Amino acid sequence: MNSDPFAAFPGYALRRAANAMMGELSALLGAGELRISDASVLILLGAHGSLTSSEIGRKLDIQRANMVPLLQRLESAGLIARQPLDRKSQAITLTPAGTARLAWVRRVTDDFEATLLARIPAEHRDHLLPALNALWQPG
Amino acid sequence: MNSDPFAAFPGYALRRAANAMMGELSALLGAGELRISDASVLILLGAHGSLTSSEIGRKLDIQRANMVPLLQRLESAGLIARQPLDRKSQAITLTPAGTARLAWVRRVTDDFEATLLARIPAEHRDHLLPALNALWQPG
DNA sequence: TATTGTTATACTCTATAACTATA
DNA sequence: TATAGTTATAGAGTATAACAATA
Repeated sequence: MNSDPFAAFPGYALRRAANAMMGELSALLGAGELRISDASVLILLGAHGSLTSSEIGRKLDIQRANMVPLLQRLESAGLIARQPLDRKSQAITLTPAGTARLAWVRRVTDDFEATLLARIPAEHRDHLLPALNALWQPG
Repeated sequence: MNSDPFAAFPGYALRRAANAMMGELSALLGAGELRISDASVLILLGAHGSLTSSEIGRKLDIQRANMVPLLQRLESAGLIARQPLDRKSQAITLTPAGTARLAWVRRVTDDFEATLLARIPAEHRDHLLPALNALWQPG
């Protein structure tokens, strides 16, 4: 009759922490009419300048098919533009409005990142990122 | 043109690590015809003996309405039983089959937990759980 | 009045299969 | 042959509103 059978299970804590974090971040980004995946795409485009839909999907682990409504949303909002690379692929880039929104996203996410880390006791803080990365990154 | 703009963002690593973990655990539990939330309910009932649907929902952060199909699934599988506490509430308990399935769940999750921890470099390993708990637990 | 269990509903995220057009 | 972009669809998780019955 243990009162918390999940206390020592890192998988459960990982799920709860991720859900809590995503809920908070969704609410913050919602003020800019963006979802978390939208913001991820803006950040990625800001870092790479120009990418195709398939390239974005591979980097963010989003299926090709699921990129379609995501990019339509960003395009309808005027945040990205598409230009043909050949008759098959398109280069996706940030518009000026997209660049401005990305600056806002960076302010929000940098602040949120600091908030998250501040919640962690100092002696554990620097271990979180390398521990998490070991759980999902290739190699 | 940084090639990985998410490298230092714990929120992103948290999401990716949680998704990877849930995908693996879902596959493992799927061999026993269980979802992650199903297994969580079995573990909780194993620890508390008897709980109402609302109590389970509060402990696992699942809405009352979403408990309905979850418990129907477990009941149809013969893993739980309901007995009236009064004319409003029901006590939910594990059946013998549910207790047996819970033993299997514990073997799977204990092994998976060890697998997860083994992936983390030793110097970071013991910091993951307290760091994650600080991110979502009240207080 | 507050709570329990329930129904109905909707939105998001994710996954797969299939199609065309092109590399 | 493999890949890019797309359409359609389905499963799963999650959220809210509303209801009847009971504490």
